[in-house]
Amino acid sequence: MQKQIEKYRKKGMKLTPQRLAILEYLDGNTAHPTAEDIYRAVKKKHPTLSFATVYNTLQALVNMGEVMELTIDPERKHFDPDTTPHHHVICTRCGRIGDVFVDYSRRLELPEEVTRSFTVTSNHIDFYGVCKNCERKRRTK
Amino acid sequence: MQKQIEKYRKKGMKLTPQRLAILEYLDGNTAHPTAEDIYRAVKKKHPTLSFATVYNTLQALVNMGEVMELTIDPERKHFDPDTTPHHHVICTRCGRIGDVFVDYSRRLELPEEVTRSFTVTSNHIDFYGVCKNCERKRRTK
DNA sequence: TTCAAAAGTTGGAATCGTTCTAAACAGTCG
DNA sequence: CGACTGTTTAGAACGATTCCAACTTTTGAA
Repeated sequence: MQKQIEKYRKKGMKLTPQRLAILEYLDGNTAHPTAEDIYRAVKKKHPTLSFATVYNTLQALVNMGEVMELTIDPERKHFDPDTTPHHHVICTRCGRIGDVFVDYSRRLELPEEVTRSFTVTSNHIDFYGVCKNCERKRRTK
Repeated sequence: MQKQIEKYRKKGMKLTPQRLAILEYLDGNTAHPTAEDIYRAVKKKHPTLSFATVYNTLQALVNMGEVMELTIDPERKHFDPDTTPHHHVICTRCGRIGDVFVDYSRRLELPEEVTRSFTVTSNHIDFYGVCKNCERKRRTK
């Protein structure tokens, strides 16, 4: 966390208390929060926090490659501070998002008709299913 | 196309001229249009067409499993009348979306830490790259 | 330490895609 | 040919995100 702070300062990013709180909230966070999740959490310590600040900061972090924007949920964006390439599992019942740290690239050869019209450089997989929590609920219902 | 019409009528869906025009526009369409694309195209023949009709019809089609909603573009939804399971390639420069008709499921084993918390039933892959059109433009620029 | 430039913060307004609403309208079945 | 019921429409409403203009803060240099 401390070295992260240095990193941001070096990149010429001003470190305001709000930003530090957002960074802290995101650090190691595997919940794939939305802007609103972040806003609500950080607002507890900084009651005057505005959405604009959350979005500004997220945008800066995304531009720096420190946070990824996930286009997984049709309703809103989610953010992931883990920028190592990985995939996601989504519970179709509750929306919970989990991580899948496997590199499948080698196994994803593309047919010639695709490589003919696209030069592909990366991939992202969404796995869909039901999480154990929801499965349990369903059984007892 | 004619049998599609029968199919919809059987499912108790009223076939209005607007709907027929939307169905016709979607039939065999591989461009992954947005609601606005559809609206603009169909409005030419039905100048009074409203967005609500486009969204209503799309919703009905999605519910019937005749159209898929794609959560690929963070800005807006795209729709795909091809409901056979397949994946997509997205040009990161122009946004063009292509299809990938390969079933990779067998090759996508999940680690135990994932299967422990999710029962996964399907997957969808986004491939990212640059389409030949954009590549060409870039070279000549 | 002090200061000014540059960047960040704020609340509210604005925007954009999408959904809702209420009234007018039109397929469908008998 | 009706009537029942679902559909269309224009416009209002909505929710997520972005923009704005005024104010505040961080930072690097003196």
